[in-house]
Amino acid sequence: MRIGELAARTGVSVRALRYYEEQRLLSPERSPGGQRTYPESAVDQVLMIQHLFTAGLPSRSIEPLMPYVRSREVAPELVERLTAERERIDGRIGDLVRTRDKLDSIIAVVAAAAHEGRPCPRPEGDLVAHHPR
Amino acid sequence: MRIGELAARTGVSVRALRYYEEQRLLSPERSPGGQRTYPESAVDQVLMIQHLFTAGLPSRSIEPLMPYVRSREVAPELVERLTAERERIDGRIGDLVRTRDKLDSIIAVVAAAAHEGRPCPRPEGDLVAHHPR
DNA sequence: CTAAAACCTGACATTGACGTCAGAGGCAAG
DNA sequence: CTTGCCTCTGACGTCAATGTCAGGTTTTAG
Repeated sequence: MRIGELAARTGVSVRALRYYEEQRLLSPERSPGGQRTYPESAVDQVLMIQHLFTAGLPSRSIEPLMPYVRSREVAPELVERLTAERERIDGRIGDLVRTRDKLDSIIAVVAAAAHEGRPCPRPEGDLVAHHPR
Repeated sequence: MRIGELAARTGVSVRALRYYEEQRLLSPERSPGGQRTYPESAVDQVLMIQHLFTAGLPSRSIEPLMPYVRSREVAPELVERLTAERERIDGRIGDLVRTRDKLDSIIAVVAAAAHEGRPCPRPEGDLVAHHPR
């Protein structure tokens, strides 16, 4: 299929698809006229790429993971790299959960104040970040 | 305290602190000579800001939340805004968890292949994103 | 065959959270 | 008063993942 169809089927812009190629995340064939030609499998690959992007991985991190998605070679360090990325994501999840919980306590205090009288109690330290460093 | 000390105590660069002021996340006083002077409480505020940044909130979203941290006024829509941000974060956590789990299945398959023989089975579709749209 | 639609390359624009540099001024110690 | 460090403003640079535009080619529909 050509680039427009792939874009339509993945919800990703044409520009983005060309960018993915530039970053060597995709390697489409070319028609005699020079137009990109993608196989069916490209749809899933693009969705996978989007998935990893939303996880905060930069294309540099995704690129070395693509050979596995495409062929079936097992590069030596592949498991390590995958695991490293997994840990990174895990860490970010932890950060987000902590931040969400912190927001929850703030919401509780503010909501209570708004519900009753106007004045809102001073933040009690706990509401403020304690970076474990 | 002056900007250098605040930077040292928070681990944030001087440039970043000036940027925060530009975004109206901080409003330090000025010494007669024009230098920024921060109260003790700025340390916690900066840590809070960092916390929200790492949660993926842009400064535009953080700015309307700062009045609560500083004074104790309860703006009318504050609870709504806080809740909206909470939901955003919650969504991102969901994304990350799904991505992590997907990575986990990939790791399992690759690790098994690497452990035994070389060739790695073809990805079984499940390993690739199925966007619920 | 022709016009429209889709595609091509190349390049500059954008957004956010800063980095970095230039040139000038403030401030404590000796 | 001078040295040296910290700070100031202003402005341009960076990085990532695109958006957008220009000018030209390929493919498709009629």
